[in-house]
Amino acid sequence: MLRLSKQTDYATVLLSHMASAPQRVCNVSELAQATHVSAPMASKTLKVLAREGLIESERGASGGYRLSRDPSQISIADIVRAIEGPIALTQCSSHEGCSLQSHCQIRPHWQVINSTIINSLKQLSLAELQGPASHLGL
Amino acid sequence: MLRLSKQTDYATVLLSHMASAPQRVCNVSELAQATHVSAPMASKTLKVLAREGLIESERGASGGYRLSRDPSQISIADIVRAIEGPIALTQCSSHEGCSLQSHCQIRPHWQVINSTIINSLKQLSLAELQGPASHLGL
DNA sequence: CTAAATAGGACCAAATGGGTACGATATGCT
DNA sequence: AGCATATCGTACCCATTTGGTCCTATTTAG
Repeated sequence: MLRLSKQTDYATVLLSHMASAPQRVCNVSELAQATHVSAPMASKTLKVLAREGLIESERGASGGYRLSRDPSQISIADIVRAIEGPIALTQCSSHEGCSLQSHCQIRPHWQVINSTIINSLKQLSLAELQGPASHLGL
Repeated sequence: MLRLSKQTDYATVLLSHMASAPQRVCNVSELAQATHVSAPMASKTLKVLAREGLIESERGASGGYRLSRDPSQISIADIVRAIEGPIALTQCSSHEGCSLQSHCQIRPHWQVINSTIINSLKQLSLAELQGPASHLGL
């Protein structure tokens, strides 16, 4: 329903907490407690974020996760893309396979809407999530 | 995946075709042929659009569907809302029920993003879908 | 009266999302 | 060396959503 998954929401909350003390290495249980995301889900989510390069992991005892870039360099769009893959409102705005292929005049319009949304998501970085929501200009 | 359903896509294509000759009453099989949406799905979709008031129906022989308003008065946001219900990116931006209730500082940010997206979708009307995609300003 | 339409469901199969579990591997500490 | 603490990868399950079909009213033109 034009909605992003809970996991994306979890990812945002987790990363937002990590951004409050970048550099620091947090383990899963700490993050789970701080964010009230269940430990298994936090773990699952962090693994994906690590695989996608938004965070870096340190294994072994006293290991954990750390942001791989400055919070200002990580946007909501990055998070969504990491968890859900390429952002594409409709099938036809991504890979081929739209069943209405050639005789569809509205595909370019979808693409415009699509990039508008992606831009909105790019505007907002983790760093800005720390402050109050005063991004009405985005 | 931040994606709208195929049915919403079908709805847009169907309505777009109807907008090319507003006032005219089209039946399902005509619309299905014109848009290459299968007749059963076209029927199912048009029923919803009629229930939601975007189009009006005439029953009986030589019946069919007709736009209930001028194409310029029907936006993509209307279509999405008709098919998928209220637009809300995350659970917490709609009804209560966000599991991270009170201690979530990023909810207001989601709401900002959410309304940005809704605005994008409101900007584009059926009438504008007829022309080329030159809505870069939206 | 009949044919052509929509209305409104029920229904089903496939995909997706949310969540859990488990074995493997890496690392710090004693 | 050995153990406790971590992440890694993946497999798995269940509930929900989606995509799609079909059938039976009901309505209306001719």
